[in-house]
Amino acid sequence: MGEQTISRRARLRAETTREIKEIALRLMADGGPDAISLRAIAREMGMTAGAIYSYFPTRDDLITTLITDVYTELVDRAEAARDTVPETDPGGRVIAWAQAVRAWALANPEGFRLIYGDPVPGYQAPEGGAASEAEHRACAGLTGLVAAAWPRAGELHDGDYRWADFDPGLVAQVQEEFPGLPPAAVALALRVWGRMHGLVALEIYGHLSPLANDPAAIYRAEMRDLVRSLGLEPPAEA
Amino acid sequence: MGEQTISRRARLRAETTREIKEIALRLMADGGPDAISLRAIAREMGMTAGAIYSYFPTRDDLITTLITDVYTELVDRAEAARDTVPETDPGGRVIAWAQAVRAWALANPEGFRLIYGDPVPGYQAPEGGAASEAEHRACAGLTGLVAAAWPRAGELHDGDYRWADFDPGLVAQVQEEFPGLPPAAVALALRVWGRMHGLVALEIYGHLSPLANDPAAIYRAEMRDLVRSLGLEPPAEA
DNA sequence: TCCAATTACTACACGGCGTTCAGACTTGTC
DNA sequence: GACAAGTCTGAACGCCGTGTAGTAATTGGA
Repeated sequence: MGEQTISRRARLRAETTREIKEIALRLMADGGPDAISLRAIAREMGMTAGAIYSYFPTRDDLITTLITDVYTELVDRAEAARDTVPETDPGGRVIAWAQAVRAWALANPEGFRLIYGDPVPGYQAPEGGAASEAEHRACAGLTGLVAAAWPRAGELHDGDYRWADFDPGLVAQVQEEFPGLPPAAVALALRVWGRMHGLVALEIYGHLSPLANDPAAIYRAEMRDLVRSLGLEPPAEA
Repeated sequence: MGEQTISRRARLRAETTREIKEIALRLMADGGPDAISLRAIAREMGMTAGAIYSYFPTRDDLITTLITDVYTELVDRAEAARDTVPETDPGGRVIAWAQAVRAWALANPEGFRLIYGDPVPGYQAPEGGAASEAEHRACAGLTGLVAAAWPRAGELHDGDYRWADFDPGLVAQVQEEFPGLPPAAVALALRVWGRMHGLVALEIYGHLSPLANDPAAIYRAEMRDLVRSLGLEPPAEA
């Protein structure tokens, strides 16, 4: 055994925890977010529902963990997509981010609902939001996209903002990553966020598709306009 | 009796139906959308849960009815707000519509979730959407706002669209109300819809407020920019 | 090596939910 | 007055999250 004494128990525990989350995500993908029931998960694992309480103190904690995992995956995708475009093409990086978000949402609609909707019957997010770290990463990423368009983007949008208008944690992160950037850039980043979110949310929740049979084209047009409104050049193709 | 024979029964039925919906809305406002349970409604009415099945064939039908009512109210508000601004100020009409939507959403967050989110545990919207009529009215209203900015707005936004790209019912309504308007205007209206929806959705679902303590200012800036992107002048004040 | 503590789990119970069904009671129609 | 339709009760079924008592296994320390 030796230094492996922490092993058997801890390893099994980690493995079981992973399996619970994996099954929960599969159930969610199959039957919607409200198919995540402790009893269903336990059934799939050949356990009783009560056993899950050894791993998560309550169902909401499980959901919160899932949200964190899923949100982190989404942000990873967005960052990765952005980084496939060179920094010499800031407009292309915005488009890449936006398209990655939509593509992920369409591929994982239940995940999108989990993050941005009412995930599950009586779920109450913990204070500070369910996945504040991932959310901060997302906002920082968007602020970075705006920062790459600065100061031209700032000239195109008025508004009077102070650092105190925003979450201190986010402010600290932004000030460290992008020194010299004014608070108005954060406000603009949040607006960009909203603009990317709107059409995707409408589409995922089934409001857009019945009305327009090519939501991708509408989203593409909107994102290209967004890029232009930042004073950037949208990429030539697509 | 006479021609009133249809009365007693029918009147009671209508009254009970109204009461069910009213209590459901109150429960939703108090405890969130998932507080709408047939048992809770029946409890408040001094009835058994099964009795409700005389009025709605299933819980989802009740929810669908609620969505229709609530959505209709929202559209009424938006149209009314728009019409407080003269047609000589098309930019002001856009702003009025946008602010009415956000104000209504903040005053009725559960209603907003009911319309645009996962309303309730296992709710499945009927085909064609839960409140397609209200949704068509909303889109027609937005198309009207865009139409008032035409053809200047069209010059600012490229894109190649055909009538076949959109829902036939909506197309018919638009072609009748705004003859001569090209299909690109509908695409732009849907983009406007998404742009209005995004920030409000983020705010209602608690993603924006933790990060920015003045969401109203951000929304206002975004809507003013939206008006400008339509080639219109945003109103001077506020 | 054996003991005590921790952990993982089962079995059962509680109250909540939507839904169904048989029966009772009321209302309207011939 | 008879018969049908509508309205409601009460009990049941099978879901759900959660708590609790008890059992079996694993672990760390004496």
